Amino acid sequence: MRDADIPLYFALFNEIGILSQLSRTVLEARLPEGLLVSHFGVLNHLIRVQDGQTPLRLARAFQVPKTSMTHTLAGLEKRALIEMRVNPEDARSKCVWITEAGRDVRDRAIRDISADMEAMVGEFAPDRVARLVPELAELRKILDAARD
Amino acid sequence: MRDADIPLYFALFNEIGILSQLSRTVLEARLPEGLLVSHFGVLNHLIRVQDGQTPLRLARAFQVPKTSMTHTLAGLEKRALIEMRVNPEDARSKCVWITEAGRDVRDRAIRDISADMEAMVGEFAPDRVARLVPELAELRKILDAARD
DNA sequence: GGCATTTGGTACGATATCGAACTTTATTGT
DNA sequence: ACAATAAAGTTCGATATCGTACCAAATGCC
Repeated sequence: MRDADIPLYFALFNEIGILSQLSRTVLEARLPEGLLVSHFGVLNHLIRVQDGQTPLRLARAFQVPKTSMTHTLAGLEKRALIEMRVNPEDARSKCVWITEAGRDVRDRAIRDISADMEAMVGEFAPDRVARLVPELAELRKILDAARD
Repeated sequence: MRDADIPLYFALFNEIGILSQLSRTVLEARLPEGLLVSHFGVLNHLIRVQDGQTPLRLARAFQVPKTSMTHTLAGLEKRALIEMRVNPEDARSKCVWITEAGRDVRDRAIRDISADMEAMVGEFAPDRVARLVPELAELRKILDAARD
């Protein structure tokens, strides 16, 4: 293994950080007032993956500390976009359910953002994205496993 | 263009966000007390790219609002890791210079983090990273151009 | 040259993020 | 069964992030 390769890994995480920052800005410009990517991400996840998950599972999915997830969920609940019920299988725990209003907000956000995504297609083709996503997903798994 | 492709773009930015979050956590665990990725990123950039840049150029490089950069630079200056001087070419502006202490902190951080990077090499080979980075860089440029 | 506009940077306030400590309920070990 | 430990979530305090409004210097325009 060559030391010369290491800077490449730094460059990788540097690009990821910048892209995250940039996409956050772009996406939030399309989200309704006060809704952040963290909120949208959770709503989307609840529909794409599974309704009724626990806060901890959500925190792990997004790799954020559980206290950050508590805060994000509180924001969503205050806007009545989710409901939190006690977990019938574990009294310490909660289950997060998306509401009708939550679905509506999410669907509308998807539509609004899709316009920009479609504009991107001409410049960065779907097949490139299709090749990129699994690579990033695998990288994520490796990093996650190495985390502790 | 097919609508079926759009979810792929959402997945892409979702992965990027999660990876950013995850790498932030991993990196900050190796940085000295109180030093964040935002700080390290600037120090590293000043050495890798160029010393003496203006705050605005740095903000653009990292795609953060200029007020965020002001705050990050203030933190670095308070720790004497950078120096800010007036820009001789423009009295409104400043130039950011890294100090000896700044170089030391950056070099040590690089060394400390490199150990983890090397551990990654076995699981995610350098040639894959080498293919990934230019793709991400191009994506960044496209997104940046579309930003306004 | 002088006024309008733009540009670089900061001050301030609102909110997001997150680590440490805490509460409550589950689980484990004996 | 019960004490010890672990796990889920929240509270709290510190600080990062960022949008708005602002100041000062530069640039454009006539």
